[in-house]
Amino acid sequence: MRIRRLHSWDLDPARAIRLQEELRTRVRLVPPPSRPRIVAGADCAFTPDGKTVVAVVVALELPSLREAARAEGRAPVRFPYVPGLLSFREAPALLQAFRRLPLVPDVVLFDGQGLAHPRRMGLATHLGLWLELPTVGVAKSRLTGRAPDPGPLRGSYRTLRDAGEPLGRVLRTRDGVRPLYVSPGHLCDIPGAARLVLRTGRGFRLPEPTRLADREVGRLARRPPA
DNA sequence: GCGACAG
DNA sequence: ATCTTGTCGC
Repeated sequence: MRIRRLHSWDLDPARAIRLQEELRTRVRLVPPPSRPRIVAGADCAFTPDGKTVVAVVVALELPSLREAARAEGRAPVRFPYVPGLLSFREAPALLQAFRRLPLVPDVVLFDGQGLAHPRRMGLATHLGLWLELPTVGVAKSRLTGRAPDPGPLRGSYRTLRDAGEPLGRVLRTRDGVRPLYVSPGHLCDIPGAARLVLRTGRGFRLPEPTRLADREVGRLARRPPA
């Protein structure tokens, strides 16, 4: 798919924070498509030497959840891991994978936060602006905000908030398993984000698009380039 | 100054 | 993210 360049990724942490504060004004929290045809999932991993970021995007068809396409991207690591600035470390590789993807998804799920971020600009939100597509943040642990524990069954959830402001949901995607931190990225809202995650799940903790991307990127990172 | 801290 | 064996549970 074609992607419009929004800005440079060659920044230092201080400038990255200023950019996030500037970009947050462009985010739109609106209901995502109710009947998406193609839902993609993206994730990253690092090569054993820690010098390269490998990204994989897997696009699935709904409601069958059958694979429609997948693509890989690589980029040198040129930004440190700083909580709150994850997109500056992983986006270059992710964007290359999307440029190589032979179709345009209706929605994209990312491994990380969306709105549930200190400046409301998590990885899913930032990439949503670049892709100009509805995106959802699906994180395995908390970055910002608090919420009571959700019930023990799949589907139960509690609103994640920061000083009263709703940021997303702590959602149980499998009975008795640690919940996921789901928040809207761009062109999405809180109920829509949670609904998309539940609709693309198959009984595993992670929704299928993200789970398949995660599994594939893990193997690729430990094997020569394609 | 002391914790907290996506991947 | 990544380093790492066995082990508890269904």
